[in-house]
Amino acid sequence: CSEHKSCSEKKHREKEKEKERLKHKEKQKEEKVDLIVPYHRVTKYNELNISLSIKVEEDTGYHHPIKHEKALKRERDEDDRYEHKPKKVKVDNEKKVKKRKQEEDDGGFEEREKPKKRTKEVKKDTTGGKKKAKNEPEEKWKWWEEEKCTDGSKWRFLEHKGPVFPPPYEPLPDRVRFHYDGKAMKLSPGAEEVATFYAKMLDHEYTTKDIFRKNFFKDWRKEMTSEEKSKITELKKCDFTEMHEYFKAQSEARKQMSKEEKQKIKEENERILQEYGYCVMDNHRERIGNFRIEPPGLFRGRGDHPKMGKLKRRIRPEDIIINCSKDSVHPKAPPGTRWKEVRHDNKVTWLVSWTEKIQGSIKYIMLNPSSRIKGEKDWQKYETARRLKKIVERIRAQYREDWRSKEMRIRQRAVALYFIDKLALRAGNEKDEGETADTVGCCSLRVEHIRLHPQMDGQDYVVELDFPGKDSIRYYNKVSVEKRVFKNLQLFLENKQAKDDLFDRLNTSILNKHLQELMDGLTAKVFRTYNASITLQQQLKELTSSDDNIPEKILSYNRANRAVAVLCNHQRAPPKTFEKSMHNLQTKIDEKKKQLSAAKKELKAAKADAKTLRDEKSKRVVETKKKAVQRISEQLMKLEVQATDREENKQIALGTSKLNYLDPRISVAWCKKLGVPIEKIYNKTQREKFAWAIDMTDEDFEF
DNA sequence: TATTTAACTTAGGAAGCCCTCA
DNA sequence: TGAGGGCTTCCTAAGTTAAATA
Repeated sequence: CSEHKSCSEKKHREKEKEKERLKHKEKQKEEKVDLIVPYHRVTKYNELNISLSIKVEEDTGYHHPIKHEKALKRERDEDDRYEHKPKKVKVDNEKKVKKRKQEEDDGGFEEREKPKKRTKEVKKDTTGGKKKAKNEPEEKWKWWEEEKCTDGSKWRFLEHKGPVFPPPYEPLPDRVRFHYDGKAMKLSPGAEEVATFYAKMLDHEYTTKDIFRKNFFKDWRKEMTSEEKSKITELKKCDFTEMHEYFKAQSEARKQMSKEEKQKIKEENERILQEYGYCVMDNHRERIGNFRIEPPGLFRGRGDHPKMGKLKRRIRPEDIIINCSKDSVHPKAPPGTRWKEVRHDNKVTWLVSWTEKIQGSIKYIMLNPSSRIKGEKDWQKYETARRLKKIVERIRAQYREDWRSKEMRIRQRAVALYFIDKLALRAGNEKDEGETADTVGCCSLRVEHIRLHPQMDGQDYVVELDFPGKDSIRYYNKVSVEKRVFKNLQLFLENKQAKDDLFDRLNTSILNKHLQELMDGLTAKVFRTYNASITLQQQLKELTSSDDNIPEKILSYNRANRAVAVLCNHQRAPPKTFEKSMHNLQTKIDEKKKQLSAAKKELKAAKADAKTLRDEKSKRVVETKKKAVQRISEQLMKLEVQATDREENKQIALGTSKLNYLDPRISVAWCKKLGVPIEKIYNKTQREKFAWAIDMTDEDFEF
């Protein structure tokens, strides 16, 4: 149809324009401008004896989703275009699935699964990995234009080379000695290896922590010979400094290597990447995310983790489960070893798994975020969040209604959901006490994490939340809530001790079951995705104008991104070099100021000369000096913005929300609409991860 | 129904690469 | 050219959720 035609023409023009832009952009210097949003200052919970007194200075306005009403604009018909509903070719009924399973078990898969040739297919590399030149982009597979399998299987063919193991332990040279109680002592290889793990961490704060030291020493002793065990009885008498120095020198030497040596290592790494870093999944060569087995070392739990310092043992082939197609060339175990198991389960996405012995959890090797299998899931996640958008007002109406329920469990569920929606809290599963750090989320909040203030700072019904969240990152927020929520919270707190659960009639399983009834696929975390994405979209609309220049537009983008990071409480520890780099920047600013005043003086003098001499030459000098003043002023302004910006971003991490919570199509549409090159927003890796969004999104996309 | 396990996503720290500037 | 520092990538811990099991 003509409409369709004009649509595709538009798309084509847009693509041409984009190509043009891209040519120029590669060389353009990326100008990074962030913005300053006030945020609640938060630190790691375990560092915060004093920080309880650090209060929010200002209401950021971002601790609740901003103006949802505005976002609830009429749905656009063409939205369907973006929906994650790939044409359903085969809707398998149960019988078919069973039959297929049977076929697979019988090896019946083989015939069907011989890789077929396709135009865009990236063929398996059989040449040992020599690839095209870096700059020559391969034709990328547009999996998002293909039909999705709907029978629950994740792949039909999977072949890979298995994991890469860390190199075996290399004993220390004899000159590097361990001292016990002032005396040099040669350790047995097993005990020595574990000692090196500790020695390498000597500069780290971990080694000052009692739990870490205690756990390490206990596990280390298990590796000692009986003779060593009887001699080495106290950690404080152990002196690892020689070993520590040795490793420092080694890493220094690595830095000092010649260009050629470094190049050689790089090439070797590239070879390993080409050999082990890719798999073939359903006719396509896909990048693996983490193909290396975790090396042995000491467990570094976050926060006050009761198991920090315990020994993470070396993983052997006998611990490894391989997952691949029956009809693929199976990965070979290293000579003289065998895998624990080789299985062919196409209902899961992992290639390799093993059980780690500290927490007893399973670790996996899976594909890279740019892969089809991850991308499809990501896309689907944002589609679920968009479905939530359509009914979120109804859900809000219902939980508000439920605040008045006769049943306590319903009230608790409704207040918890309100928190999850308004404050973007995580679900908050129960955790094993003593096995993990004491952290909480919404459903696991305790009395001690919340304080109620009928009045505070001129606001009514203020709830003060202060708890250690995921990764023991402190969540601190004061938020004014509705009266009914406040009254309910008072009720929930009645007759409870500090350590009691706030929501004693609720857990994540109950909450998610309820959510599932409200919308297919709805869980607590969907609210985080939804609120993050809708906040970005609204902020972008509010902050950007097409009249802005590119740096201004990028500034606005970063502002919007920061609003989301604040909402989601994405923090980082201030960089170690932060003070220093701020100091350096300040020095630069001071110098620039001096430069500016000197330039101004020169301009003044030149003007005076021009006045007396009244000739062309001195007039030209005035012009030059004027330009110099202007240039230096601009440079100074830039530096000052950079300084404020860096200060404000000290504790905020923008990456996590960008990578995991913000529908990339919002950003792509924004870039296209405002003529901002996508490279300003996403780096190469991010562009690879979001290739689907970059390819399919028009400027008029609405989340 | 409660608990455990498996699978997968989300997360911040650190290493190391690479760009900038003197 | 080399130091400094910012940015990217890697690493792996710590969450969520659904399915399996008791």
